[in-house]
Amino acid sequence: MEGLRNTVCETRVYTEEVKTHEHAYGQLTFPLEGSMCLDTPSESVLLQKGSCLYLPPACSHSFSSPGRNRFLVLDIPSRFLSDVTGKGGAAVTLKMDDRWKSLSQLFLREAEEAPNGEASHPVEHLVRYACGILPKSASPSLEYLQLHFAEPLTTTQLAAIEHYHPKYYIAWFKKMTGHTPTSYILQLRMNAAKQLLRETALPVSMIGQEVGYAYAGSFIKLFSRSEGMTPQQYRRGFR
DNA sequence: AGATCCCGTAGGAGTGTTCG
DNA sequence: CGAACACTCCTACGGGATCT
Repeated sequence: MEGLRNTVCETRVYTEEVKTHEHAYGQLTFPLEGSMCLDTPSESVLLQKGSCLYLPPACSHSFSSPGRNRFLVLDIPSRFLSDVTGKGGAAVTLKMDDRWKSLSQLFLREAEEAPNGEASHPVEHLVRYACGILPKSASPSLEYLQLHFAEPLTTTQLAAIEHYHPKYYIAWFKKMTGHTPTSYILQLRMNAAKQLLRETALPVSMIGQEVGYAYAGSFIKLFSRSEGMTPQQYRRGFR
C-alpha cells in the first residue's frame, strides 16, 4: 500500500542467526518451528512454541539457535509504543494465550501474502491492538537500572527514584521482579560480561570494569559463583 | 495495609598477595 | 602481566516491631 511500505511495520520469517544489535523500533517475535536463544543485557531467554517475545526499542540483543528454526518477526515503529515498556527497557516473554495465538496467525498470513515486508492497513490495526495488550511502562528505577547497571548504584539511590524508603524499596522491588536489587544488578552485569567475553578479545579485568567492577578480583569471584566457571573458562568454552 | 525503624547476619566489594 | 585466591570491611537484606 502506497505510503505504508516499511513505515508501519514489517513482517518477515527468520531462519538465520543474528549477531548483537539494537534498533530504534520495537519487535515482537513469534516462534513457528524450533527454538531460539535470545541474549539481552538483562537476561537470556530460550524462546520456543507456547511463548512469544517483546523487545522494546534500543534493547541490545542477539539471537542464536542450536538447530534449524523459523520465527515470525514483527517490527513495530516507536510511535506505536508510547505507553509500552520504555526505550532501552528489558525484553518481555509473553505466554501465547488465545489473543496472542490469534494475532500471530493473522500476522503470519500477512507475512506470507506480502513477503517483501510491505505492511497493510489491517496490519496497522492489528499492531495497535497488540501494543494495547503489551505490558505497560516499567517503573522509573527499573528503567534507570537497565541503562546504568554498570555504574556504582545503591538501593538508597534507587529508592529515591521511586520516592520510597530504602527498606521498603527492597521489598517492593522483590515483589515487582522476583529479585533483590543487588541480585538483579548482578544478573544484568553477568549477562553483559558474558556477551563481552563471547564477542570481544578484551582482557577479563577490562570486561569487569566495563560492567561495573573496579576490581578484577570482585568480578572473577562473582562470575565464578554465578556461572560455575571463571571468565577465562567461559571464554574458552565458547570458542 | 502501607510505610518506617531497629538490629543481627550474610554476602558483596575492595585490597593485597600468590600463581601460572 | 593477567588471573585467581584469601582476607577484611561494610552494605544489603530479612525478621520483627511500631506507627499512621
